[in-house]
Amino acid sequence: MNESYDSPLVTVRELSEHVGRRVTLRGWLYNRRSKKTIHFLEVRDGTGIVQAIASQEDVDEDTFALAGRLAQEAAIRVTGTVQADERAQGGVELVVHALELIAAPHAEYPIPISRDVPNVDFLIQRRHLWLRSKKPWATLRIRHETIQAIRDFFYQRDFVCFDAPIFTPNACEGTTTLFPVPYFELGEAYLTQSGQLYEEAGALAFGKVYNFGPVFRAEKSKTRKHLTEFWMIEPEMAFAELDDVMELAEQFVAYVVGRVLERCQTELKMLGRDTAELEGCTKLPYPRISYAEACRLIAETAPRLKDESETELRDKALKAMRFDEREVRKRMKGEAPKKVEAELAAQRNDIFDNLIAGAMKPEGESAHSLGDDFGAPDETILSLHYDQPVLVHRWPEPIKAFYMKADAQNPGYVLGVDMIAPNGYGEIIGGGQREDDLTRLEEQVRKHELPQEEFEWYLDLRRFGSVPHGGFGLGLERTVAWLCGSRHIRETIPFARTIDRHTP
RNA sequence: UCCCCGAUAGCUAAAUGGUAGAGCGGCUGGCUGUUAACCAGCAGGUUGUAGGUUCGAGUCCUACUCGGGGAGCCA
Repeated sequence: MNESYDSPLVTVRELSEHVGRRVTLRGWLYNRRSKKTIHFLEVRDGTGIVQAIASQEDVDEDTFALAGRLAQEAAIRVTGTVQADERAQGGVELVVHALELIAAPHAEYPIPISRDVPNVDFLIQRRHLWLRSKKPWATLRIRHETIQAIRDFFYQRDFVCFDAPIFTPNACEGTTTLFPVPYFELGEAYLTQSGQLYEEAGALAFGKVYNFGPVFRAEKSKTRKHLTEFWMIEPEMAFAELDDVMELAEQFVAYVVGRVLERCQTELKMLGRDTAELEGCTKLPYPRISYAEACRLIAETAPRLKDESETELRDKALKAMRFDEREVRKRMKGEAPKKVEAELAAQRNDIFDNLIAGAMKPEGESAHSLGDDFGAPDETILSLHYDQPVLVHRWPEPIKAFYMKADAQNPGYVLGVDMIAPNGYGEIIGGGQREDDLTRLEEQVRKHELPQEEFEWYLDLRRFGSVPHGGFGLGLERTVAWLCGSRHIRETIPFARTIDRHTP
């Protein structure tokens, strides 16, 4: 009966190496199309999907009947001959000889096969099953390749993997909201929001280190760019200045993009990602602009969004803001075309108005002027000028973290750098050169009203062989979202944790 | 915390204040290569909840619940 055990076990991914041979696959039924004398079974096994053909001519009566009543997501074992066929997606299909049911579904499978289901809430509640669908499969495969590329990049460059603790006694930067957890007799500990301070200790011990770990932010942000739990990669180098940090950052991102392009063509295609744009991001250098220049550029660009002749700029802005014309058309169905067009124009103008209202204004014109931090609109407007990630460097001291190195050339500014991804995906990197002068760092700790005794170990790094050093943190999920062209960051992590959902 | 939008069958969705109709999925049958297969039939609805306006409410009004994405903050 069990002739399946006679043939080698292979995966869908390996099938093209076995043309003409008899093999066994284990997987799940993704879809079935049945005719009177032939059943077409789409079988997925985690590595891919292949069409298996159960023809009345090739199998016994019981097997044929079984093939005809298999339900979606039935776990099965299929034995058959691999056959090259132009009609098949992926170039090969499997002519079934034997079929075994491992587990039949207990109920109707709740996830629709259809390619795009707009109701994200329904799917995210069933994330444990949705993971089996094509889009999550492609996205999470790209996440996997991204992670491997990151590890390889740092390994090749002799960075030591140096993991920071998850439980920390206080805020690394003293600004954002933290998740408190009870910690035995010591009172409260917090889930880390960054491993950076620890990486600095590592850099002075090992030269070049990186942290790859989860971080936690208890911010009440509810947008497509935010998670409460996400993964951050934080390299740190001794004997490095701002320019070294920027160089590492762009080489790093270009390498990761290149690896995904090299190894994930299938996945990118499934997601419909425009790879030409990514190809351009493998070329260095990336544009660099100082904060002060960026402010002027933003202030100069924002009003142009009101100008209808600026079609290219306006189209890019709408794309970055994920403006979906179809949604409006759907909602307005049945209305007079003129009315629909008017509504579309109004919605577009709303987007432009919001961008302009949130953008930097020329100095003196409003509260928004040189010296403010970038808001989301500023990042979006700036990114309209580039097809590559852009590095923004030298930020005003008051809006950046206490450990940023003062810029000797520009009083009031610090040597920080952010990298902003194209297409409205926002900031994917934040970092810079660290303050290595003990006296100024002590001042900063006081100025930010941080408990100095908690930071004594950190200040020790400046007391014993302090050198120029720096690094950055890259948000993994935002990077993957950009690479995949995802609508929402929660698609880029297996089980997203957001402000109002921590299940499944 | 604030602003905007939404909720109709398991899913996707139609219905201009007047009989809640369809596609997918499910079930039954048909079909000689389908590929989001196709064809015929069957089952499946207190239109998110609670009030109100009206001869009459899925549709209009109020409140609430849940969800979406934007601001602030941030990767």
